[in-house]
Amino acid sequence: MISNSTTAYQQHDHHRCLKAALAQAKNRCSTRKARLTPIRESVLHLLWQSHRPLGAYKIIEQLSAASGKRVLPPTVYRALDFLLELGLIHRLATLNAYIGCPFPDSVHSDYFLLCRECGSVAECSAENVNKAIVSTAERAGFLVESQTVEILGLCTPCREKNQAAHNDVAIQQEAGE
Amino acid sequence: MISNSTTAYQQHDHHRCLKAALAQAKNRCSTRKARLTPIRESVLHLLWQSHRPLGAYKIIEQLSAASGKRVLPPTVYRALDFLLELGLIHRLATLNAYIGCPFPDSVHSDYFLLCRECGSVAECSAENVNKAIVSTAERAGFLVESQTVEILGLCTPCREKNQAAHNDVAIQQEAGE
DNA sequence: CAAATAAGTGTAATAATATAACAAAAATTA
DNA sequence: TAATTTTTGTTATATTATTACACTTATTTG
Repeated sequence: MISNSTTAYQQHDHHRCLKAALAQAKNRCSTRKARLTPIRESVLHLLWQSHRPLGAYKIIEQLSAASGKRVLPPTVYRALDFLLELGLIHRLATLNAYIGCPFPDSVHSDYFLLCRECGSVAECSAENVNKAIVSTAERAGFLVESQTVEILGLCTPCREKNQAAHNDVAIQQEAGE
Repeated sequence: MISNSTTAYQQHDHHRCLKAALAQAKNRCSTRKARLTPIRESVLHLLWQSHRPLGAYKIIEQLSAASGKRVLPPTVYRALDFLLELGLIHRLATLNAYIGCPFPDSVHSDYFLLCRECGSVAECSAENVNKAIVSTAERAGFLVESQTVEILGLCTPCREKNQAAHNDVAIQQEAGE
């Protein structure tokens, strides 16, 4: 299992994530003879601000603000298409939002863990999930070509916070008795 | 494993699917004290025309055509929300489209097999897939609450057709030699 | 190097999907 | 029957994404 769930949900040196992502992107672009133009790099950079996915129009807003001039939808969508094609980012269908891929270099059919509390998203790739999906599909006579797996739930820190809040309520109730 | 993959992709007495779906819907509504109004029933009926999902605006079109007067978006979206809430239909995030649920009565976290050739969608529920997802998520410290699993690929009939077409080309090439 | 070609960007317009807000009608409950 | 709740009608608008075409910049080719 590959996963960035520890870094995605917890305090960490995010600057390293960003740096690694940009380095991998440059690498990938040079081997593929693709051009990581300023616009494309900016979009990737914005997506790596955090581990929370960003909608296209948020990117447009932020890019407009940063550059001082109005950036229009096609500009951003083109950059997104480019980055998607190269596997440097992913689109989350359930959110209509985009997120940087933490391990573009390893071939993976991945799935996403979306925390409904903090909004952060981790990406995982687990053989057993893929196998389960492919083999079950096979039993239905279905040939799998690609998959979209998005899991909604709670990450560890958020679950612990919720638990703490719940305990506080219990203590208050006890005190009130 | 529960699945409607055989009926969904193959010739079958579809009238039975429709009848069953409507009966289950009425049942469910009466036990939940919810009202299956004409509009809601029409929408469900339209979604059960086939095993291909329908976009909201297709529904609007068809409903307008059938009723002779313009049906507006909120009307349809409200009906869809109602049916979704009751678990009688599902929304496919990757397609922005809706499809009738073939087994609303069995509790299930399901996944969908979308044939990219014929457009038909089967719904499955397989314990091993759920287990793989939940257990892998757990290893990442993640508590699963709900999941969206949409598999794109080829159903058996379409795969066979493709194969046949491929063979034809091979035969032609042989003949040309 | 210059011309030709390809790749990328700017811009306006619009498509496709979905929701908010409020009024009117119908059904249900008291 | 009156009061309340639920459903529907209607207008307007939000959100996400694409098309089409002009223009610029980079790359390739002669």
